[in-house]
Amino acid sequence: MTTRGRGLHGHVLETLGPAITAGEYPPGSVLRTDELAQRFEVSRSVMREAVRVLESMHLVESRRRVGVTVRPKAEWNVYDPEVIRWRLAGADRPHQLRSLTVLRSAVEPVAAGLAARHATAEQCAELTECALGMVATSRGHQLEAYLVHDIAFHRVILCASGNEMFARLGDVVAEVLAGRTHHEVMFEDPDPAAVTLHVQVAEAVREGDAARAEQLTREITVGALQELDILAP
Amino acid sequence: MTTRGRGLHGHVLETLGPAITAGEYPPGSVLRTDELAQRFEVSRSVMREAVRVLESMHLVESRRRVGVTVRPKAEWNVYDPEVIRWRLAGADRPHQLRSLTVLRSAVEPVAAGLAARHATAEQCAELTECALGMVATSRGHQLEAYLVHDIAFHRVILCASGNEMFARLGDVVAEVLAGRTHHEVMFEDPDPAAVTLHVQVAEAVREGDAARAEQLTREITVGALQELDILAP
DNA sequence: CCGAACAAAAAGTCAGACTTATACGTCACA
DNA sequence: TGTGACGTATAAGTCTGACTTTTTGTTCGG
Repeated sequence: MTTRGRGLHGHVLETLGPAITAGEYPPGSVLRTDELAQRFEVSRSVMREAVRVLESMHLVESRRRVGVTVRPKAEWNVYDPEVIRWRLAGADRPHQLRSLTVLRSAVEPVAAGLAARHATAEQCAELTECALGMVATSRGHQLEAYLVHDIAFHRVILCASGNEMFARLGDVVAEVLAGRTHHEVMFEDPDPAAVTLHVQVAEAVREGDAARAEQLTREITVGALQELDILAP
Repeated sequence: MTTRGRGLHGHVLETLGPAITAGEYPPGSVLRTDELAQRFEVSRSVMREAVRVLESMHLVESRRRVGVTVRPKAEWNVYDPEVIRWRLAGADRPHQLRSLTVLRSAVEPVAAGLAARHATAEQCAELTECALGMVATSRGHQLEAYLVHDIAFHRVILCASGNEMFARLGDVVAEVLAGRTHHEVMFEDPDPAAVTLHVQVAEAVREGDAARAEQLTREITVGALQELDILAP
């Protein structure tokens, strides 16, 4: 089904984007607009719009007389949510998941520290609610319900940090957490220690204890990293 | 002059993008493709390509029967290099610079720690070279030359971390450092303590001392944050 | 062996006609 | 007066075909 309602060019993107990010067309590969238009059975105008979008993501480069060439992975806009989604849906999902988890481990502790300074009363309340929700669903194979609260918790932290760059990572973190629950191991209930840490982070933020919030969040992310190391040491 | 060689739609973007990110069109504003095409004296096809790109950056949303509506700031793809460039060139440059510096303070220490583990011999050599270059140009109003080495240094650290998400922040850090030198205060020579820290980070990475590399880099970024706090407490 | 002119290829641009979805106003009916 | 169905105007979406421009690679003359 994917994302529909974005017109024909959206449909083309949903096919071409994942194909490119999956490495189906190695860097340097040359595509031709007319040929692609034929393949996808769309007009050249529609195809051109799709190529423009891929170009803005730095996935390809369009040059006269040569065609649309695929750029090397190192130049891709890897922070583009679409690109992240495509890569997570593709073959190097594990690799992408690791990269994002490392990013989390860098960003979230600092975000938590800032949240302790800037969080509004409402945000503190939300945070506590999320933490309690996590506790309530942490046992008895309620993984989906737990995940919802977990995602909400981290989203609130990132938003409450007051930094727009951090706030926009909410979707990324959500993807990582969802990915861990759905596709990686996670047969059993969440680690009780992790649940406790979340509760304590909520406390620290509420009390405005930045250093403690940061340290506790660091422990959470260390745990997330360790999970990955167990999977692929 | 800007970025030329990207065709007409690129020219449109260079005008519309900065206008939108500068808040010239408040969220919810409605633009019409035909009207814009007339204003920029381009065909509708070209205008549509530009709109598609803005749409992929989540700056606008195009809906039938309504037009092209500007999305709220909170939904923008603030990690898109173009968006960052536009915002840095605009009115809320100070705000953007703060956000990015905070991001740096979260990412760079972790990146340095990883670099200490993963850096190749060649990367270590580059790092040392950069640090020496910084020392050599740290006195006598050679700000531009110093900046070049400073940027190169941080770029190597981010790349050597081995994390693609970190590596892609090289351009962002370059912008921040360049912005600080060019538009903010920086009449006098760089802080000698900061220069020393860079040399020590290079050492720590070379020796594979992750904890020390991380800690020293943290001190560098704390310094960068303090600079901003002095400017706007 | 090298440089300049030339030809071909592919993207880029434009104009116009047509299609489609949908917000909004209208009107009948409860 | 409120509510729902219906019709219409609007702006985006799509397609097509012709034309322009840039660039690569080849060929020819020095």
